[in-house]
Amino acid sequence: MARTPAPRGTRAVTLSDVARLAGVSVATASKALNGRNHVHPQTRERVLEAAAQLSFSPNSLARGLLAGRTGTVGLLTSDLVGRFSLPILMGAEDAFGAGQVSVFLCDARGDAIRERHHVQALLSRRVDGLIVVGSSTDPRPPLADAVDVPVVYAYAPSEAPEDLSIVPDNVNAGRMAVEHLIACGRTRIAHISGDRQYSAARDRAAGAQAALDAAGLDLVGEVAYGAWEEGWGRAAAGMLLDREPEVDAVLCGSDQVARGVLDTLRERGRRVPEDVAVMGFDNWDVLATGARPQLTSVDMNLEELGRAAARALFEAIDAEHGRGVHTVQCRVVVRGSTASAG
Amino acid sequence: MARTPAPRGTRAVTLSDVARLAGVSVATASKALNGRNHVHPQTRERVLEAAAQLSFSPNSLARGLLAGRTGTVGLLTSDLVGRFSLPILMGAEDAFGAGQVSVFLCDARGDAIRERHHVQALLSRRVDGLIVVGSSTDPRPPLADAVDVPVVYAYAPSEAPEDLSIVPDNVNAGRMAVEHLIACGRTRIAHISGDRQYSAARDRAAGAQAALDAAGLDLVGEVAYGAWEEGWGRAAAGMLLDREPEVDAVLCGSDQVARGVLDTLRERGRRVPEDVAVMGFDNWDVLATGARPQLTSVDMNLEELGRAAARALFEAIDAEHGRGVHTVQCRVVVRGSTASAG
DNA sequence: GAAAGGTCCGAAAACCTTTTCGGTCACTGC
DNA sequence: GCAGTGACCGAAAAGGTTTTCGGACCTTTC
Repeated sequence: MARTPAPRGTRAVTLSDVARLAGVSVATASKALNGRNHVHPQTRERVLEAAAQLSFSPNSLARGLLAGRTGTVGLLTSDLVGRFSLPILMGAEDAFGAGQVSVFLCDARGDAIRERHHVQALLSRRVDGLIVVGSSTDPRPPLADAVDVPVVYAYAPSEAPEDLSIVPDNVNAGRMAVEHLIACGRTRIAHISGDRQYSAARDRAAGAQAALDAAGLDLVGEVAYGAWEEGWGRAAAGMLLDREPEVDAVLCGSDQVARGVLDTLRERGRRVPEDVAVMGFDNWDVLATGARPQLTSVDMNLEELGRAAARALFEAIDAEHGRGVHTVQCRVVVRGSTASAG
Repeated sequence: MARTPAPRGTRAVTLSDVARLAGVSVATASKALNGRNHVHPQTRERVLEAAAQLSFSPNSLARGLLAGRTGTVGLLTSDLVGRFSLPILMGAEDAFGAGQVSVFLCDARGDAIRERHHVQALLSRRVDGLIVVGSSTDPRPPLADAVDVPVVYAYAPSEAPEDLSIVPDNVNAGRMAVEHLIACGRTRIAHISGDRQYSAARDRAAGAQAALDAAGLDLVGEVAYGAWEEGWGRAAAGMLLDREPEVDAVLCGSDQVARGVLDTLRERGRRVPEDVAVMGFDNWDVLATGARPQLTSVDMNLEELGRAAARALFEAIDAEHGRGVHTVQCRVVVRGSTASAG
């Protein structure tokens, strides 16, 4: 292991050093290293050898300064702590990582001032583009500053219609969920969701209703809006069973809610999925696979959403900037809690 | 709302533009904007005005090229998907964010090749330092490449003792956990943990044993190592109750395990916390607060760990590089599952 | 009135890389 | 032997900022 200790303080090795060692000019060294033509193979070899020997690493700053492009993008999120930003971020990092692009990560903590601060910092670092990741699917105001690089909004769309936004298709997700339950033979379907303030909750309910309408079914009871918590799931399930004992499926607004619903069903002696099928949203692995039985859930494909945002940004950097709100489809991940009715 | 549309293609405004508009030289403009002395107040005012009018944003690339410092650091994580990297990352971002430092985020996906690739990219971007975040507390090999900037290892320590690592103090955490249970009046304490391969599991068990020894108590049964899953918690709790029915407290290796234990206890008719106290590890909010009763848990203070890593990196950049493994203390977050024995 | 001193400003170098363009050299064909 | 032709290499500029240092100008003092 020839792991040389960090030679702190030593000036970084530059192209001139390589050129000197190889006995050529910097111009030739540059061309040799970058695979430009008009360099004698033997010369190129000498340069490469010298570069390897000095473990030369070209200074991206100088390169970026000259090229007007830095190969960096900014990822601006509102709440890193939330579990939605992260997969998106991963997907984006993934899509960029293949190429030569590095990602600046900034968390605005939901604070507009901090957001502006971060945007300024990113612009001064001359990022080639910006992805703005929201913490919910509710539309958010566009960036306050005039930005001369392309911007893609992910998860939370921009309120400005001329901006490009990429969001999960929650309406269709609700539809798919109910269709799955119907395919499992369920006809008396209830919906316990989270906070009504969230467009995600309303959109999913709307999609669910659409699927019910299409099948000529009615929702059992009203949509029970509450909180995105297990406790709410437990409480709401209790009320539901009291009022609508004949229910045979519960679509839940999130996996947390579903976990609560599962708990109450178990305590009330209802078997899942035999008596009642339960379905969650988000496909949060730790909750879905830890449940008894394991929880069928709708996955929002957030990583794919992140990748899509990254791809869109690429296109916007190289060519024309897209507009409007684009959606990424969700998918149903079937587990034990919605086995077909026997 | 003077949100001008992105003027794509327009060359970015430079200091020369500002200087020209203000009727001074670039040197003077630079000094005026950077608060250097030897600039007439009136001149400075003119320059500031011009800069504001053009919404000038200094080019960090040029600045970094000259200064030899970029004000950027690299954050290299092995698994962004895991829930441990994220709070650390947030803490680091937090500590940096106050200043003028931006963070490059890279996820190596646990792949050594990808890691080297990322390190090279970061070095070519001339980061001022590097934080390497592991996915478990098990020691990891040091970076493969010779790196001429300071490196701080967070969560997973480096195997090389001359490196600087910052990790949670799991041994002491296990001790604190048992001390808390004893303080709650428990004396027949069992320990159900996760995968024995993880040093975190072994360290916590060691600390727990130390606290028991100090109190003159014995562990009820053996440490039950298994998996970091709810299912294991349920199964292990069942076996525990069969073999050691007199147990009055269960220390769990993670919140997931604890959730499983809570489930089994409830089904077996044991009241929590009256009959049996339950305690988790990680203080994973969604699991701990969703539980019935809410779960007492040991918080590893990962955000603080991230901040500590960032601070250590700062110091290493400005001054001398620290060495060895440093620990960040954990803390017990008390909730309903360990109320004092009545 | 001249020297001294102080205040403010600008020219130029430096940071490192890429690219353009002109120059050198060897070789070919007459 | 000489023009012509490639092949290869190097000088220099460009990119935007900071810093140094010299110069210009004004005020003060003898």
